[in-house]
Amino acid sequence: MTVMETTPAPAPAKVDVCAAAPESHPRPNGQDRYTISEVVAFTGLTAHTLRWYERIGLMPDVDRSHTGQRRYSNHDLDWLAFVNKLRLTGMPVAHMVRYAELVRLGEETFAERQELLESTRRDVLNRMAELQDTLAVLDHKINFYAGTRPAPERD
Amino acid sequence: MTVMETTPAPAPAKVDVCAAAPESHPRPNGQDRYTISEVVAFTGLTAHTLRWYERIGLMPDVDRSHTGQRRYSNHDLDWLAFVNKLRLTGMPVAHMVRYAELVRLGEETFAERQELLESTRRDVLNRMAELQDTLAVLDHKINFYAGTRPAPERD
DNA sequence: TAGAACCTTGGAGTGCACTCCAAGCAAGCA
DNA sequence: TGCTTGCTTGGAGTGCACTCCAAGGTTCTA
Repeated sequence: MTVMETTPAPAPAKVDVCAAAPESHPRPNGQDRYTISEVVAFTGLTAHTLRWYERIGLMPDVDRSHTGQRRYSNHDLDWLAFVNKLRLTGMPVAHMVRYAELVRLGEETFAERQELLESTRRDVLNRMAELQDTLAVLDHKINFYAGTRPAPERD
Repeated sequence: MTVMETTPAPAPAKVDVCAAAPESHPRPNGQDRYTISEVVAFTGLTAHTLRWYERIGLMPDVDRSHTGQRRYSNHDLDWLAFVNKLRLTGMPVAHMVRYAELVRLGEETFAERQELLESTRRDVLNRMAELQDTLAVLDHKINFYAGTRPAPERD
């Protein structure tokens, strides 16, 4: 809970969020002021969901045009791609919001972020093991069904 | 929809459901008349969920005591174990109900059952690929966080 | 034979993750 | 300048998969 003094090291802001793999962006940095409908097209999320993410604190600090419309950056796109990955693991949104909060709080939260991701990692491995298990059962049954019939389209 | 004449072949009922792997049952066949709370203990599902499965057609034909209380068989336990595996894949309950319906309809539905399971199999493989992808991202970030700190409990 | 613990039902409620709505302002084009 | 399309908000609604409730009957142990 106690916030330490900011470290004097001149680390660039990007380091804090932990740069993602070098994904290509629709537009180069500097021209990256995407409207919400562009982000919809790039991410597959709906505009509703994007606004909702912002409301619950999962998508912080989206820039605005002078009239108040959202303008997303490449950095925002990277964040959304990461969130999407977490979402696919079945991670509850509340945990993602917690992670987003930790990112906002700065470098003091590196340890907790690491723990959170490691816990997620364990969940992912468990899910993969479950799926592998299920795959075996499915294959068993599929083979059974395939074997009981005269192989419709063979040859 | 049309129901064919019952096949004269004296196939045991078990064949139709496609026997699962030889899982050990709490009690041998013949003494397998489990109460709902026993099934809760074995499966980890709640009694609410078991009754709900029955109501929606996912858990058909559970035997009853002479006073109307449910008595589950080893066969029912096998079915629940399979349903649980499907559930873990994220398969919608409506699809599982469809599969249960096909089982009820008999051997004429083998082909459709196979298709349904093959489609599920593809979903499982896709999910596993997504998870593998996510795992790479998680590892990348975890390594980043681990590298920025003085390795707390090393040595 | 009493009392506790368990089981029954239909229907209503819950939590999650969106999803939609109405009313109004903004942006781009003929 | 008008018209169409897009964007804004808070709040209400949706769909899924459970989850719980009340009121009453059943089973088991002492």
